[in-house]
Amino acid sequence: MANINEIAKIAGVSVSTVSRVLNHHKYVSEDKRAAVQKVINDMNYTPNRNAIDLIRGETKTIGFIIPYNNNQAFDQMLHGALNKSVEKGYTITVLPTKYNKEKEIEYLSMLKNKLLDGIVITSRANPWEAIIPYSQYGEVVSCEYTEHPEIGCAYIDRYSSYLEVFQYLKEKGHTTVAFTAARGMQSVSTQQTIAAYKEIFGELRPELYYPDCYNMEDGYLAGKKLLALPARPTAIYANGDEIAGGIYQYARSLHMNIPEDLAIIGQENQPIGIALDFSSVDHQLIKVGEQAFDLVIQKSRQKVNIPYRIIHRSSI
Amino acid sequence: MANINEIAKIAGVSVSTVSRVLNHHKYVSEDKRAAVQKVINDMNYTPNRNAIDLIRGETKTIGFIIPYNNNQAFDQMLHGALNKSVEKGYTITVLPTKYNKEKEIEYLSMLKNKLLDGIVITSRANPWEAIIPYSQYGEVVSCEYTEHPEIGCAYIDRYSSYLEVFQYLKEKGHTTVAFTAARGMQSVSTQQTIAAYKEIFGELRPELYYPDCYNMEDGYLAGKKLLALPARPTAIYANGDEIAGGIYQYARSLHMNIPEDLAIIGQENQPIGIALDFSSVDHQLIKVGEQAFDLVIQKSRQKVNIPYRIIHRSSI
DNA sequence: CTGAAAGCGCTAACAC
DNA sequence: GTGTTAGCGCTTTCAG
Repeated sequence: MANINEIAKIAGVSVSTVSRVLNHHKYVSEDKRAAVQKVINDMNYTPNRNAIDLIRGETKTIGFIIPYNNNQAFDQMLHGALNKSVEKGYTITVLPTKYNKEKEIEYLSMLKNKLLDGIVITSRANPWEAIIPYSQYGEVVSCEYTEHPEIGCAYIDRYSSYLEVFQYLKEKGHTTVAFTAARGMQSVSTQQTIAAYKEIFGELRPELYYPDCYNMEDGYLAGKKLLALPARPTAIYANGDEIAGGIYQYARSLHMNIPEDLAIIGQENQPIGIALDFSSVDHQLIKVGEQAFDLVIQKSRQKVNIPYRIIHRSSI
Repeated sequence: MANINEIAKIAGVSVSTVSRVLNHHKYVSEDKRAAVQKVINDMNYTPNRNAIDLIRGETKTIGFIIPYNNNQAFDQMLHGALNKSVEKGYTITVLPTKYNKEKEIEYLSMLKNKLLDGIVITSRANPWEAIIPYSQYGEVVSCEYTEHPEIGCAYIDRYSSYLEVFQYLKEKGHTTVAFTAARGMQSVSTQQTIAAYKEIFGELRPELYYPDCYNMEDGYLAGKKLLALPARPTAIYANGDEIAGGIYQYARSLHMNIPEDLAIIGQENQPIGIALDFSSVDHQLIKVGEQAFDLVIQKSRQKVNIPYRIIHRSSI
């Protein structure tokens, strides 16, 4: 394809003039502007963005780090960011890590490579210490709260959220409640859940905590394991409505009734939860994604809390 | 951040030598290679990918055009592509159009801009005539079948799929069957559905076709409309399990039983369909996304059919 | 208002 | 083996 030199030559002007009309500068005479524009149209010319990005040192593209690309929770955050991105004229690159530390660092390096202006981390594999150095090359914002001043956050107060749910369950008369989680103990969010649990119920019997739940099938397995326990739980708090759906499926295979035989509460107010009439805590993940995106492009390092809300339905 | 000149100067070599070690060329003496590498490490240097892309004329990034970013079907295709992309060392940029023609063209221009090596179009707003010119700037593959030789396809044979479902419904004794669709008549897929319907049932009463369905809520509305019809349908084929879920919800609010009072069949074998025990036709959208991605990076313009399968459950 | 020229950071002949 | 140099395609002083 043609380049700016060619356009300049054909239009009989200098490249600077072409550049000026390209960038809508003023101080270009009307006739030259028209002439250049005509050649641009005739030649069907489009400037090479790589060259522009190289000079400007910015790309108007933001990286979006997610662990898994088949999980409703991360999808929702992505949707939020995507909404904002087209609105603000940015482009989003999806970066799936599968919680692989090297991969994650590789993605962060794209800031250094000048491929990305900023990155939002929905969930991370590396310790903050490994991540923070990259914040000098571009804005990095997290969907998890952190004290580190270098990192902007659009976060959920998971501790309060879990506390409220466990309290609610307790008030409903449940004493043996189990819960599922995504990652295990290495995850801050799991630790917060456990802390909240202990705050309400005093102690946590290890069997009542079921990790590595990402989808419906995992939920089914969780149900199988949890409901076979000697002193089985009378309520389960699932880390997602699809997971709750899996638990429900297993419970139904045992002809259990919800909530009489087993209370279930899910998360994120998904269609499956609506259909099955699950109570759910909506962490407003779309808003989290939107806010995180806004923070990156504003180069803001604020800590923004996104409120959650508990939706009461018939499953408790 | 430092650039290649600086590294060269400090290491006491020329930029070409630095470039050679960067690109793992042979014919670099071991001592110089070591010296350069040391400076690179010391300076924490990373080459600027923009400059490299500018020279090479390729970016190893693929654009993924989707109409909506909150629809399970498109999400699944995206997931397939994302899987392949990390495997093949590519990066994916998500491009949501909301079926806006200008936006879509803007995205296609990214090929011309040299921002993208290729694009996969899951669903399009523009006619092929408007899209094809862009295929000279990069590979464009579609998830919808087209004869145009410039466009590779990873497609579903929707006509056969619909034919089979309608035939099945007919055999089950249904004579009044309705169906929902995403876009209206402008969509090829809707036209195929209608053709298949007429093939099996002879004629289509216009009220039996409900367009603009994308999510559960739309399904609920569809149920409301369809079940209020004078000669109401005894079976509904929904264009997605979440939509089927919405229909189910409305039917249940009327105390209807499935399948006695109303047969429902969905699409894509989603969790919600599994939980509600819906029959569903699985178009294997993840595979569609994977295959489409493979075609782009192989610069192949093949037409690849992805087989579907009908999953029989209790809702029919 | 316009053009010449100096880069942005890197690669790749082409010499030596 | 290694360095010199000419770009890749564009923006942006700096003169005029």
